[in-house]
Amino acid sequence: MSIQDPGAAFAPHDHHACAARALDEAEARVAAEGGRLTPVRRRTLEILLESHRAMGAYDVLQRLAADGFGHQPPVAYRALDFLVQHGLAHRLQRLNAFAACLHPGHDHAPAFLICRDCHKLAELPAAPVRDALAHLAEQTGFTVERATIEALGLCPACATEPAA
Amino acid sequence: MSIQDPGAAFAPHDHHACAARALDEAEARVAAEGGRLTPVRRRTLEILLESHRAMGAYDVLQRLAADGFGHQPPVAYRALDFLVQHGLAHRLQRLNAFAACLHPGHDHAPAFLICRDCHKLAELPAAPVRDALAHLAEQTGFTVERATIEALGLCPACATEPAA
DNA sequence: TTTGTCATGTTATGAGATAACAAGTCAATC
DNA sequence: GATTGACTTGTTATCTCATAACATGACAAA
Repeated sequence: MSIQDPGAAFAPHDHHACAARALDEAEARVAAEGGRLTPVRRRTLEILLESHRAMGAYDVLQRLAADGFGHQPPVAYRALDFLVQHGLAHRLQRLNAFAACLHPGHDHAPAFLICRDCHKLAELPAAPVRDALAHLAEQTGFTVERATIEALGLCPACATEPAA
Repeated sequence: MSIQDPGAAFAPHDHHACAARALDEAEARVAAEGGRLTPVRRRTLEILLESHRAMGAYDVLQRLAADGFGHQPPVAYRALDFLVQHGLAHRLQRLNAFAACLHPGHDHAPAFLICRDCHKLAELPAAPVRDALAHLAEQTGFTVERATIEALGLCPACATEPAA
C-alpha cells in the first residue's frame, strides 16, 4: 500500500508483507537515529501493525503482558511514546476540553485554533478545509461523518510576548 | 466578532457584549428547540463564554461548585453535553488511541480516517488539507505548530455490511 | 571493573468520564 | 387542588486513561 495511492487505503492487501516492510524500515530508522528497537518496543510495533487499527494503550498493554512483558501501564506508554518519537506510530489527538460556541447556527463544523500558551481559542469556518478532506476521503470510499480539525500553536499576542 | 472576519478571531473585543449576545442567542435557540436553559446550564455557558478558552470539565465543575451548584462530575458533564447538543458549545475531540505509522518518513502530518465500526484506520497525505488550514490561520495571525485532522465515519467494508 | 546511561519493571496516584440511583421541580391533566 | 409523568439535579461508586516516583537491571565506554 503506497501513500501515493489513496484508493488502496482500505483495500485488502498482504498484511504480513506490509507489517514486515514496516518493521524493516523501523529497524533502519531507529538505528539511524541512535535508538534501540528493544524487544518490548519491537513487539509493541508489531501489535499495532497487526491490527491496522487505532488501539488504546491498555489494549496494547494487555497484549504485551500476555507475551511476558510487564503488566503495568507505563510499560505500554513508554514503548508507545518511543515509537511516536521516532515517527513509527501516531498518537491520535486528545484535548479533553470544551468551549463555548461563538457562532451558534452559522457553521456547526468549525476548525479550531488553540493557543498552547494562553489556551485562547478561535473558531473558524472550516468549509474549505473540510472540502479538501472530503475530496481525499472520497478516493478511499470512506464516508466522513464527523471530522476534527484542531490546530495547536501560538496566537498573535503570545507570539509577540514569549515570556507572558 | 463576526465569523465573516477571521482577522478578528484573536483581536481584543468587547467581551461583555460578546457574551451577552451569545447568551441571548442561546435562550432563543434552546427555547425554539423545546429545551430549558436552566440555571446550571446558563451558568455553565457563561463560564465558557467568560474565558473564551478551552476548559476542562473539571475546571467548569470547580466554578459551578463555587457558585453553589453540585460538586460531582456529572453536574458539569450533563450541563456541557446539553450545551453541545444544542450547538452552544463544542467538545474538543479526543480519541485516546495509538496506531502504527504506515509511511514513516513520507509525511509526518497525515490526516486520519477512522472507521467507527471496525476501528480500522487509514493514513492519508494531508498536504492539501493543511494548506487550506494554514491559509485560514494566516488571516488571524495565528501560527500553526501542530494540527490534528481526524475524520470519523464508515470504511467501505462496514458501509456495505451494516450488521457486521 | 567501575561508572554512567538508558531500559524495564514496580507501586501509587492523578485526571477524565460515566453508570446507576434517589430526590426535587414543574407543567398538564383529572 | 391532587396526581401524574417528564425532565432535571444531585449523590455514590466505579471505570478508563495517564503519569510521577522509585528500584533494579543491562550494557557500553572509560
